[in-house]
Amino acid sequence: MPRPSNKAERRRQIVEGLLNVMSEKGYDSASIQAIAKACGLAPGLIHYHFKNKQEILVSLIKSLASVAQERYEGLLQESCGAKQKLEAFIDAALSLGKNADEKAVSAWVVIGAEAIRQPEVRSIYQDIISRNKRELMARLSEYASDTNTKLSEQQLEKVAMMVLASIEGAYQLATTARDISPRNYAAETLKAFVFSFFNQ
Amino acid sequence: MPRPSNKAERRRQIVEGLLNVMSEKGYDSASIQAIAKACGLAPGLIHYHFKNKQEILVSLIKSLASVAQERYEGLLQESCGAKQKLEAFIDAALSLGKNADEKAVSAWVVIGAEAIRQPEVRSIYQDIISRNKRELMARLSEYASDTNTKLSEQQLEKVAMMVLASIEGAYQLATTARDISPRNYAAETLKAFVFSFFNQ
Amino acid sequence: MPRPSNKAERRRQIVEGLLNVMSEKGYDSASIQAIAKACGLAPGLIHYHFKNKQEILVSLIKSLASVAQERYEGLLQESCGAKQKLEAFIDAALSLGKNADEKAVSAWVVIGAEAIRQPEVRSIYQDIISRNKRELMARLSEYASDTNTKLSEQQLEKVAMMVLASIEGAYQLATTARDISPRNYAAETLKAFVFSFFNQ
Amino acid sequence: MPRPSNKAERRRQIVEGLLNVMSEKGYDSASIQAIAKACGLAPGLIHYHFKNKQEILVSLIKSLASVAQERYEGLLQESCGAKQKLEAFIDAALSLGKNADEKAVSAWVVIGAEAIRQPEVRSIYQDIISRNKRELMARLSEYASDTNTKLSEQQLEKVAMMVLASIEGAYQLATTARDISPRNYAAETLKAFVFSFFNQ
DNA sequence: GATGAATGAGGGTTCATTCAT
DNA sequence: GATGAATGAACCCTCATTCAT
Repeated sequence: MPRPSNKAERRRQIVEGLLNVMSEKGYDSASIQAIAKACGLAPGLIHYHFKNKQEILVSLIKSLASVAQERYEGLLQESCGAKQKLEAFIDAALSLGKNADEKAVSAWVVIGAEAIRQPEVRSIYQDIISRNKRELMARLSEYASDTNTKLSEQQLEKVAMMVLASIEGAYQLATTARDISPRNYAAETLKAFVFSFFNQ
Repeated sequence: MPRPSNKAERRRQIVEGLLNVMSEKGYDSASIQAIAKACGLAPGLIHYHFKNKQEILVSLIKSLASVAQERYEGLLQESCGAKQKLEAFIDAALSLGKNADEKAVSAWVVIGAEAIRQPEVRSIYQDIISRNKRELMARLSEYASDTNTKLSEQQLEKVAMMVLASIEGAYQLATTARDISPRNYAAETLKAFVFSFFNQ
Repeated sequence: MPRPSNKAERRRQIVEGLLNVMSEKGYDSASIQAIAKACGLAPGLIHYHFKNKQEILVSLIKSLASVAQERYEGLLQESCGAKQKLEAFIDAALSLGKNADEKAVSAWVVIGAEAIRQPEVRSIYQDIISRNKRELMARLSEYASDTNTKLSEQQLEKVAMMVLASIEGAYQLATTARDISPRNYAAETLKAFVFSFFNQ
Repeated sequence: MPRPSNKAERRRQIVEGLLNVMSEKGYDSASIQAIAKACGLAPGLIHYHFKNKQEILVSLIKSLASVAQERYEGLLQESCGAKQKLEAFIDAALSLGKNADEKAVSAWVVIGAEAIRQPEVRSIYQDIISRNKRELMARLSEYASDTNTKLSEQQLEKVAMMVLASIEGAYQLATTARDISPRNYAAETLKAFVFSFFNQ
């Protein structure tokens, strides 16, 4: 009788280990040793479950994206009307609070920098941004209809991209300039920007 | 007769070397050897001019901030009125174009991630954000007066922080999601956001 | 009722797995994992049937030697007279053709190199060479009688050793210099060498 | 003033270190640590002078080939007539004696096995065999003329290849079956084979 | 000032072997 | 018998830093 497989659980543990270490020390300093320690496993075991360090990172990226997606879908279900749905998008991205979220935000900033030099990471990162952009454009388009705002596809695209940039930047400042950030400003202020843009 | 000191020039060269390497490979992969090669100096010479690798990074951060500040001051001098001055701030940050700028933007994203784990880097990073925030709040306050908009100090702060976040995020996406970004959207769209916010 | 033992079959499988991997990747790169994969067994099972990796190698060496011996004995039975029997020896060693033989030849070269550093391997390797030498000297002696060639024991030994060397070398070149080797030259040419030596 | 470059000398040292370790332990067991110890250098220094371990091996192969070539050319200059020149080829390859030669022979056997799995090694190995084959065919052709032996190009090729195989095999047996080899049999016996082949 | 050789710690990764099931 | 997870040592290689010249 073989021992019952625990690959999925182990992989989850390891990815969580990377998240914990990386959110504090960055990717390069998140050594396999450090990850192993963080999740209480033997160093050698890491490479039994993952081909290499990058594969853990890729796994983490996908996991973070999927969690974010679920949060958005959750809020979406509770939302009625174009405005609320648009709010759901921004809130899902920026109304964070819990401990785990802080780590995720920090890790996401590190991932963004890592995308500069790791082509595979960049590719996945772009896919996620792309998907978000598509979704956001749909929400904005709906809201434009609702408010009788005439916007070209190109204008919609620019607005969407700017919103995404604002979100990414809010993550950055939440991580590295928390001390000088007002409390919970991000979601509220970004929504104000967007809505005033449509109602001017 | 001693040879004329060229310390300043050498330091500039080395910092530029780090910029070039880091904007493509990140900070950890920017080895002293690689930096030396990039600026055409002998590896050993690097540590003659800088105590250690981090000192080069600190020097680069300050250099980037100072270049940005000068660009802003340049635009400011050509600007009349609160609106133009506010525009100057955003344009200085986002109306980039040249090759050197792309590298600087890329490096800045790396620096933002590096700020997560290096306290000294974080401290300098925060100082720069702080200074920018102060300056931006002044510009926003002026503009609010001009447009007879009543905004509390706290509201001003939130708007300023959101603008800074948008700028940081635009850097991020310019570096890692250039392919899916509209052309030159950032300055224009961010200004539209801000002005509609004040004119709603 | 216990399940019927299949130790012998399992061991054969594993040895064949080593043969397959080793003939392409050498001994050190033939990891237990790779062997297991090659023979479709679980990694852990390897060490149930063999104490350690070296034991598999020893088993393979003996297996290869025994196959070669059988091929020789087969040819020997069909041979009449000293000349034919001498030919049988060379043909058994060099008239190879099938796929399995190529792997065996390749593995044998690897084994020869492995004999340099593993005393136990060297010992077995020498035993095999020794046995072959004895057998070959008998064949040569017989043929010398037949052709009325007077050769001292020492001369016989040298000739035998040279023939063995030629065979080993032919294996080497068949494996690593196949592209520049004439077709099927080895058995024919070596026999020509030997017979002309006796008939000069 | 920089310290005087000693790259060439260091590289020579390291290659010699590999020769020493590899001739006793094989290639895989010749760890960078072991090589460093063998040549009295710090481990890290190895990779300062060589990009990777394979590059040291390639360097060793070329060095061994070049030493062998020089030995042959030396003997060739002292030789008159086709027979002596043919002898020079075999003697250069097989009349070895000194300590350094034993190591070289042992290392050569290891290299032959390594050629199985490392394409670059195989390529260089084949080049060397190729060159030797060409040279040997020239010598054999000359000798055939001298002795009025009619041999087709194809026959010449087969003889040459067989001689090369015999040499490679003699190396193998000299390394792993020295105990059961007659003293200094190789050069003498191989020459006897070749000359009797031409004089039958 | 300048050079590039030298050092040694630490990185990711592989692997024979063990062991709980 | 059989499984595959687990272990830890050892591998190759990179690198910031130092130092003799």
